[in-house]
Amino acid sequence: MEVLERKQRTREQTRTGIITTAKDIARREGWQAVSIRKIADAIDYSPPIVYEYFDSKDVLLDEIRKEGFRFLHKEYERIDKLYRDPEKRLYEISMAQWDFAMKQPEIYQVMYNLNGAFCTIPVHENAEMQAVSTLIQSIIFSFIPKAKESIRRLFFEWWSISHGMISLAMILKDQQSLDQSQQIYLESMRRFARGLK
Amino acid sequence: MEVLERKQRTREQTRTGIITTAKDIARREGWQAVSIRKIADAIDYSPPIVYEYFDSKDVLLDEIRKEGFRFLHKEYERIDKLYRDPEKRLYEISMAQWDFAMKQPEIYQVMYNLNGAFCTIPVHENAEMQAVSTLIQSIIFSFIPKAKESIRRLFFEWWSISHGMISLAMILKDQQSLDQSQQIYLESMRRFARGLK
DNA sequence: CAATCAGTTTAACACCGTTAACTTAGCCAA
DNA sequence: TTGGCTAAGTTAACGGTGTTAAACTGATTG
Repeated sequence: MEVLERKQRTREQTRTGIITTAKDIARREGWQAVSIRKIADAIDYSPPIVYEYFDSKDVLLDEIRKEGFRFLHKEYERIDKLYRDPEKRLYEISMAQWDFAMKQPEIYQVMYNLNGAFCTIPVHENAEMQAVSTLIQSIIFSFIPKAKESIRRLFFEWWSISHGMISLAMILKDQQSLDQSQQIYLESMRRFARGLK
Repeated sequence: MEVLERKQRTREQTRTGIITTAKDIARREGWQAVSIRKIADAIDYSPPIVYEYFDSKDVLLDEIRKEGFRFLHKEYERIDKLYRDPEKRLYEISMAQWDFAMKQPEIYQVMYNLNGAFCTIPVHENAEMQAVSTLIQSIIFSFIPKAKESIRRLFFEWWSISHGMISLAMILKDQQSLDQSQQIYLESMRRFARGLK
């Protein structure tokens, strides 16, 4: 029986099932097509069950957003440990950011409310995002020890170039191939990192 | 003939009323709150009337998007005529871009599908956007005459920095004041323009 | 056996985009 | 004057949405 099989699943499995299904639908059909009913359908439950795991659709989206920032944080910490040279660190982090956005665009979209994804919870209140932000700022600081204000400024510049190029690369992908965009991206990030010292 | 002209005029007025109302709601409550029913209510018509002017909500959003690019195009042409120095031209255009995004955020949002705005019509198919793109590329060319490919590349860089900083400034406005962001923006754009020669 | 309780579903509310079918008002010819 | 035609506009419906209260179901407990 479907019902019996379903009951075997733990609560945690159902929770991750909801998240995975939401991302699957978003990947295939876009975030505007993600609905509580579709998710419930896919995990063989009725819609109200989703609310046993997430207070609202907004909270569910925020959870996926957090997942994204947690993933990036782990990646960046890995890179931070792997390399000594701050220039290399920043370049590798830039690369990881691009790869993440291209391999999991649906997560990147919900992180920045792009393309139909819409989460009303302000991203700057997100602790996971703050952690990423702090980590990268500390790398920039290890590069050129300056006042906190200057570091924040440089981080904002780095983030803007990265996010701007990733966003536009996605928007213009039918006009300018992702390979071309990536090439420009990597060179720009290298130039930025080199320009710091 | 007179009757026909008047009819045309009132029809045009209703049309702009629909567009203005859509922008008003988006400005006050965000794009996710913009619905055909609310627009119809505001202009004292029933919902189907909106479809006499726009085939779908998508087309209505695309029209507002076009309006945005048309506005920018006019602004940029004005600047192009006003200044001789390409460096000054590019800097002034960057400033105009920032002002536009801050003064009419709801239009900027629909142009880039940000924050709940979602128009499925690909922006790169938009002729108005192409015109803006071409104009800025020609300014960069007048600056440093290089191969078409290089110009496209530099334009992509300029656009990315501009769009990235504007997007992030909006997202982080509660954390980093818009004045601070603007300062960084203007300096970055000046540096970019100066770096071209 | 009766009562309770967790787990789950049904049904409802107030919305949404969109469209078919209906009504109404104005005009013109008979 | 009256009948019919046309255009403008409305009503009502379809299938969808997020969300919640109420009902149901089945197992466990007193």
